[in-house]
Amino acid sequence: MTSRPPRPRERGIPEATVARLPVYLRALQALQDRGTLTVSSEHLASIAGVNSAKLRKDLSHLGSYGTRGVGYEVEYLVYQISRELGLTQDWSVAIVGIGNLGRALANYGGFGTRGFRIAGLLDADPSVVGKTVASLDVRHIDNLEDVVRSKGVSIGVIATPATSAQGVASRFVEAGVTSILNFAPVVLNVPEGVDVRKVDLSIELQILAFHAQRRADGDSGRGVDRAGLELT
Amino acid sequence: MTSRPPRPRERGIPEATVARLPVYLRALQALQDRGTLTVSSEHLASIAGVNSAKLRKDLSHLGSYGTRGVGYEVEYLVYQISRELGLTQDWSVAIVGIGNLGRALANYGGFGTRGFRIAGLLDADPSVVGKTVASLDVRHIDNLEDVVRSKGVSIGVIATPATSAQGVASRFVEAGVTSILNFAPVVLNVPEGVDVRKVDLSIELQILAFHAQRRADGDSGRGVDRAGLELT
DNA sequence: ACGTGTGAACACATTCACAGCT
DNA sequence: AGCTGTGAATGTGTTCACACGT
Repeated sequence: MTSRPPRPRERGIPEATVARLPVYLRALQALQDRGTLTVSSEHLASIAGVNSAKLRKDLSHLGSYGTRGVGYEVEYLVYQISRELGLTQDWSVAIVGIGNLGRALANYGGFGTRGFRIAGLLDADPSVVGKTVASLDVRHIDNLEDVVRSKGVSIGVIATPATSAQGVASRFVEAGVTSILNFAPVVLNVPEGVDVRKVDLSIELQILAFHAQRRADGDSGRGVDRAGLELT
Repeated sequence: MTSRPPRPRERGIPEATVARLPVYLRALQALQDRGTLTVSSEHLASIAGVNSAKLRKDLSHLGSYGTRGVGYEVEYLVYQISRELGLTQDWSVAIVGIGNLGRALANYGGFGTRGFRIAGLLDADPSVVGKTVASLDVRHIDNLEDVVRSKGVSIGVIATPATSAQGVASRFVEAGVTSILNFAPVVLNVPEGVDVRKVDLSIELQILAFHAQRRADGDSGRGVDRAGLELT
């Protein structure tokens, strides 16, 4: 708590590590809520669902924030990971497509952990425009550029049908948004320098189906009576 | 169209490849809808947003389904990938948690591409139970085991709040479900042999924020006036 | 001539195992 | 004694570049 080795890590955290930092952060916040002050890599790893060597290697990319023989100070590590992920500043998010999914996203309490603020909700459907969702009123898609510029939107969320997604993405990019989260089942075409992440229900189901089929292949005929292996 | 080398690939398709097969499949179906009969790796790759070497390597894991000097027959490849992913059979899906997200999932037209059938919707909230969503009536969570067994559910989708997710997962597992798609922001604990995939909004946003911050670090001070690089 | 299929080179990620600090 | 931090070993994924079949 008093000794803080100022360690400005050397740029370049592996992608795989970045993808796990939010998981560690959530686990640490749960520990913090329970009043835990320090945690070992072994313990934190088990909460986060990874093995401890991986956890230590991941954290080592941020700097040397643990104490040998002791573990990591929870509060300090929460702060370091938050800072690394850019959560110490606020990010404005605009959501386009206020169907069931858009509403679900808008109502997603606390919007993850702090750090994200919903700056606007947009839709093309006149019967949705004007409605209030999550105490914001839904504006017409024509206002996309206005909203992006006036509210300083840096992350665009696309929750439209597949057919509209590319158009929305292009408008986001044109308006200066360089981070896009796409829920529509299409591959988006964006210029170099724009970061797109996708979330795709049907892809996830298909991957599950693939593995389920594999498991069934090995089995007797069908059935899958139970699995529940216990040991190890 | 006449010559079909019966090639029963040798088990063990890399995970990274499996995760891309659904993307190829969707691209191929789009081509099929437009009446395209054959496609080169170069063309298909550009639609799918990957490079052609990767595409060819991926497809080579399924067998030798292309023709040198020509390309791939669209219809045949659609069939082979579908079969590999297990989409030639139907999978029953149960969705637990019929809030905005659950409704969005239930209404997700065609449920991806064919191959998935919604067998049941479940919720704990008495004010939701009994309602009709996507022409199915929502049943009380107490019926989970009944639904799983009577409808032969093999994929469980969890769209509940974080606090209920582990309980639902355990009940799914106990009832014999070995594939779970989890939308709740928690790490699920399941026995060996159960396949869990997670979809997590706040993790995705945090990853985007990390990269956005990186980009901003290099820039002048803040602003991010525009990005839109054009060349290459 | 053309585009697939693939070995070989490279890049990235995970795991092991232990030296070194507390 | 205990637990981090990390080189070295291993495993997985991507890209290159070209031989080979059509």
